[in-house]
Amino acid sequence: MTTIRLRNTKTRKVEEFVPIDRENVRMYVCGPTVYDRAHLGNARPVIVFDVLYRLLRHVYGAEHVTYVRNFTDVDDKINAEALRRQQAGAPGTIEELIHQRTEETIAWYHADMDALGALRPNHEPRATDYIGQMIGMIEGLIASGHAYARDGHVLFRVRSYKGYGRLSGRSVDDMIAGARVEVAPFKEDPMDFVLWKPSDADLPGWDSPWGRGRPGWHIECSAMSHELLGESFDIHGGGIDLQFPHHENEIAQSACAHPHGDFAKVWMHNEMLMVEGKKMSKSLGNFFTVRDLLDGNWSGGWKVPGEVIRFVFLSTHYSKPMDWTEEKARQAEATLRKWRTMTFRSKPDVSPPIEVVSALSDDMNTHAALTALHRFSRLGNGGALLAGAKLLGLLTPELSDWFRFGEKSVAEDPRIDAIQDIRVMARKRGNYAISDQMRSDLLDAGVAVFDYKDSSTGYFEPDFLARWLVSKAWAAFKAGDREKAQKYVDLAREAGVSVHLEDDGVSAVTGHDEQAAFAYFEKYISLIHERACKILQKGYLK
RNA sequence: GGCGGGUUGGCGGAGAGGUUACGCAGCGGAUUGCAAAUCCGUGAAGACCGGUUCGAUUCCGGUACCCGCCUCCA
Repeated sequence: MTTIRLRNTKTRKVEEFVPIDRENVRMYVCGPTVYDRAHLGNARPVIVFDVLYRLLRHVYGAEHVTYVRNFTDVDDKINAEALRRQQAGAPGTIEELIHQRTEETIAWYHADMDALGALRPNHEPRATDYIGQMIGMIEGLIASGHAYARDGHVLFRVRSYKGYGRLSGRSVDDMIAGARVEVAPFKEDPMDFVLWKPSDADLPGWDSPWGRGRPGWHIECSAMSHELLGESFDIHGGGIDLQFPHHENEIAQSACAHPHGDFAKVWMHNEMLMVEGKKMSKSLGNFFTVRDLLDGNWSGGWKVPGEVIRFVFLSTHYSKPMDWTEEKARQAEATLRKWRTMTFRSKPDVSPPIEVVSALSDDMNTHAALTALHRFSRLGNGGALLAGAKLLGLLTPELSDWFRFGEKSVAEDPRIDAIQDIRVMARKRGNYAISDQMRSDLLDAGVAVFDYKDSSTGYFEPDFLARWLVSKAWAAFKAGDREKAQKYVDLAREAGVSVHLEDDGVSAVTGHDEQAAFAYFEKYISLIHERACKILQKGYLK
């Protein structure tokens, strides 16, 4: 049996993972607050814990793993959005508008995360469906002296739990010292945090022993994990930014409400995502959602396949900050294209290769797993490559949409064949100048040309066209031929690629308009075809 | 101020106290009339200063710089 080792934030050590019950391995991951599209940073824990989920399923059996990821659907940002809609004239009560908003956001989330190849968890509880459990838990905390009610609020008495701060390595006194903690008249201690707060008429609320109100942020995860996974479960995951205060507060609540349970045995935190070396933020203009990337609605302009996003994420260990760059995405795409091409007719091995399983078992070393896949690729072992990739959620049929091979989007055009026939004739007779000129024209038209000893093949592919023209422009620029570089830039623009020639080179070129590419191809292929036929008719081939 | 992460070759990015990371790019070669593609091979590193050691990029201490959290945040 494979031994999985995981870094536990609680102990700061990599430990052997021993499930509480190997018949039912339980994992809880903090999910999104559903007020808007998921941004790229939201995708990191989804992908990281999806790989862990797949690994656990592989080791313990798919039916022996329970994965819970919540939706936070009660939150001030949701309320604000619903209120904004109401004020903009949308019909319905505020509750209905909130419901509408969360419903559509959850649907987006599912669509976007599906596109990244993430499996759906076994349970995706919504906070609003567990209000009763939260109230029950809060009542218990009051009864045992760990919480108190004041002015319609209920607060957790942080000083009553001596383990507070252990997860994040802080002491309560240090935190108060230099910290910006919200001081409120109803707090006994500035560190105390809200379990329940009152709602006025234009906010969603539920009846409770403390009046109409809504839960604080942290209590939902404690209530839902307890309900679905029990007092003790195996793994609790989330972003490192949740370590404090969210997870610290969760532990305090759960430990005090269920003193006989261990709550989560292993805490795992993924590091943050950066964009081109900086934190993603709206003010820096480097903020984008997963959907923006998928749809090409970002600075790169390229429709990034979900599989490419996934690959980029897996190439950095989850415990390190990960920098999203277009360069990485391009490399990932090239690698995936190569792997998909070489495994086009392969069948995956029955079980994943040991190299990949042991890499993942070593604290989820996804990068090492990818290195193993590179090796299988080099060795030409398509079966192992596919089976290993599957464990990472890569090279799966679900994520294959972007990859076109053979008949699907590659244009096989009778004119290409005709030109190639003439070229082969020319080559046989030693008319290399003619043959090579035609080849160069074909390449410029977006036809990938492959010459063999006595034959030649070629096909039109929009993506090839874009890459070819841009690489020609770069080559000319590097050779100091600005005029030629400009010519290729102009051609690329005509072919639907957004590209500019700047002082420091050819600007980032990515997405392209396929319709423009086909129109471009149509225009040039007919010219080349005409010219080729003329050469043949006039007997220039000797 | 407190807590945490990081600094590796042109770029990305791992592991290991002494032996090739790997990928991309580069270079060389095979193949080809020439390209492309493919295959084979290959140079190049460990922020800085000390210490431990026969030997450290890998362990320990310090310095510098970068980043995150401490307020909603994955």
